[in-house]
Amino acid sequence: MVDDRKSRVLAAVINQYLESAEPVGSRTLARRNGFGLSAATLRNELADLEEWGYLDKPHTSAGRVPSDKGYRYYVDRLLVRRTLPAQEGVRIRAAYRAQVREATWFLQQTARLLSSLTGYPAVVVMPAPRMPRLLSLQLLPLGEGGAALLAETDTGLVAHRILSIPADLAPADLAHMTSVLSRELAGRPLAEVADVHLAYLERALGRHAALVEELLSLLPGGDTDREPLATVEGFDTLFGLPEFHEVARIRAVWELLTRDTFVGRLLAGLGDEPMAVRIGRELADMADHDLSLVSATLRSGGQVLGHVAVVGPRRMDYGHVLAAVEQVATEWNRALG
Amino acid sequence: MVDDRKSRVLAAVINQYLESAEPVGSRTLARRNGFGLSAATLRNELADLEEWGYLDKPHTSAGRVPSDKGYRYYVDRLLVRRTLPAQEGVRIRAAYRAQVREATWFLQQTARLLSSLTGYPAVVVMPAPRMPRLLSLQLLPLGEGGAALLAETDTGLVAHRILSIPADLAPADLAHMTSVLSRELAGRPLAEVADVHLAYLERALGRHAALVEELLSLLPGGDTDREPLATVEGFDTLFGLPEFHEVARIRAVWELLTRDTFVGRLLAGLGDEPMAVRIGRELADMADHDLSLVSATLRSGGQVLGHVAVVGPRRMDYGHVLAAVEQVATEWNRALG
DNA sequence: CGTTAGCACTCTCCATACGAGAGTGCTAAG
DNA sequence: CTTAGCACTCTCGTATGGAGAGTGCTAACG
Repeated sequence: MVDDRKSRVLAAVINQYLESAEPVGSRTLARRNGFGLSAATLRNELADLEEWGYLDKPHTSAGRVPSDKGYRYYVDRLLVRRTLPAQEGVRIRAAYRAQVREATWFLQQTARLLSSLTGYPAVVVMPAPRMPRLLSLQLLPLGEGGAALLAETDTGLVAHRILSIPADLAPADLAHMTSVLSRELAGRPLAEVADVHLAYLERALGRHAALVEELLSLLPGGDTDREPLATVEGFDTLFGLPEFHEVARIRAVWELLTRDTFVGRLLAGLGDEPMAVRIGRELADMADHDLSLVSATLRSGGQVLGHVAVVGPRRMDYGHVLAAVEQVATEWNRALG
Repeated sequence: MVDDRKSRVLAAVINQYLESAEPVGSRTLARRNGFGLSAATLRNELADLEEWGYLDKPHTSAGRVPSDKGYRYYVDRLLVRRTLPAQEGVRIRAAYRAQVREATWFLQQTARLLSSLTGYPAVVVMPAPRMPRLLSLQLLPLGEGGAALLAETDTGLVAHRILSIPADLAPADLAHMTSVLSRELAGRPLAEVADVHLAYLERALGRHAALVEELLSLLPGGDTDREPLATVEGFDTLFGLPEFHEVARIRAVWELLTRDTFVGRLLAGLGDEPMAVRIGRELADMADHDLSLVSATLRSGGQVLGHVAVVGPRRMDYGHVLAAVEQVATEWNRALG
């Protein structure tokens, strides 16, 4: 069994590996981390930890490297949950003091903040197996031939679209459309809006019915909506990391993070745990990429809205990343709660 | 002097290099491009072209590679201006048939389109030494504690911001603010809006004056505005190119493209030429990066709004890229004209 | 006189070899 | 159980030696 001393050895190996990014040998381990144990004794301990699957050896005569299982044990049982440095807490709170409530802006700022706190790429996703409900919907006239479509949802965020409309559509027509659409659609999940049977609307709106159909397809989740509520920021942080010294690896991660389906799977895989850590092959999509993911769930009321996550190499400072992700999610939930 | 035959040789070298990305030798050149000349004769021609600076030699016994000057000559005098494949023209026109007139969305779609047409990263910038004028400004109430700020400019695009406001601010107050702000600010260049002396506004708006100041800072170009009108899309196209097989080069380009100041300089360097090509060291910022840039100017009326550009390795298919950039700029200008 | 064939020379690239360095596993002594 | 010592293994950097491709030059040719 993993006794106390072996735990300390494992922790020491991981900590050193987090810093150096290079296989940890018994000699240097003994020197830097004077357990009062010699290198030879540590060799025995390391051999045991390897046999049990907590450590790997890149090749026969290299040092040891943590395995998925090793990191998992470390995260679950050895990690001392530090609290975030005061200064970083202040940054997070300051970020959510802003008054802007635009969906895309909000996601982007959050991802940017988290990436800059952790030094890894950050992802914020708000997709929708269970879509937010539409609270209100407004169609507002702008100058010559323009209109704004504003959709307020129960997520606390507002989606919007600005478009041009036929010149012969008077402000009064817009107002009429707004009231019909509001009456008909308010309270429905956004995902259903596209499927609403439009027969009634078509009769009520006469020759502008076609326009309505186009409008609805512009709402988030609609057919024409090209801007899924998912943001990745801080991709460039990867450039500096030794595990991404080959273009092929960087490219693979880029493709992973920008692939549409990744977002959906991410959500499915994470469920509604408040905080989740996925290491290496634990997350199917990331197998072979040597990536880890630390995420938190965004909620409003009882409902899961999405996730905020940090994606990085398996060799990441889980303590700090966990604290940062948790704190950001907490502030988000508070700001929109 | 560069006679007709030397021109043909230069063109052949460049064309072959565009395909192979590898130094072109006299032997293969003679084989593929039967000028009716032997390799030995071509060697003489190549030696002349090199001496005059149109070609470079990576090392003594490699083939020849076009220099900046060589590409320049090719672009200015040898390039046959092909017209864009019909299919691509259709894609471009289709893209601008959409009715959306949101500034950020518009820029993003344009960059994405251009990148996918050319296979290189595309940049769209609409910064502002000479900022667009504010046509109208509206402050609209949303459900509970929310408001939308819409600013329509004479660029044909609409900038917007959604934010939360104090609960005690009634719709009537918003309407009042809208009318005061509109009267005061309409017709002014956006860049000046932040500097407008607010004394009058403060008196007119009483206790909500502070809010106004915050609002104005959210307008594009304002202090708090974090979303400069500049978009880069298609960065991942670089991953496949042989000139970017080292992470360091990719990183350098990433930093160039995302650096704030790049956008401003880009504009300054391009002036108002309808179309511009900058090769390698011709553009100071891109020295040492072996990059080229093909750009077109976006205008509305007589005014320069910004630029749309493709950034890629010097070894790019200038003919096709030029055609694509030109066509996209033309359609943009038509769509918003 | 321009063009071409031939040839010696140069430079890169790749595969191989080899020693240095770091680490391991095992054995035997404390 | 812990530790020192030792033989062994594997990587990595450097050196070495063709093979391949291309050049420049010279001399012959139409």
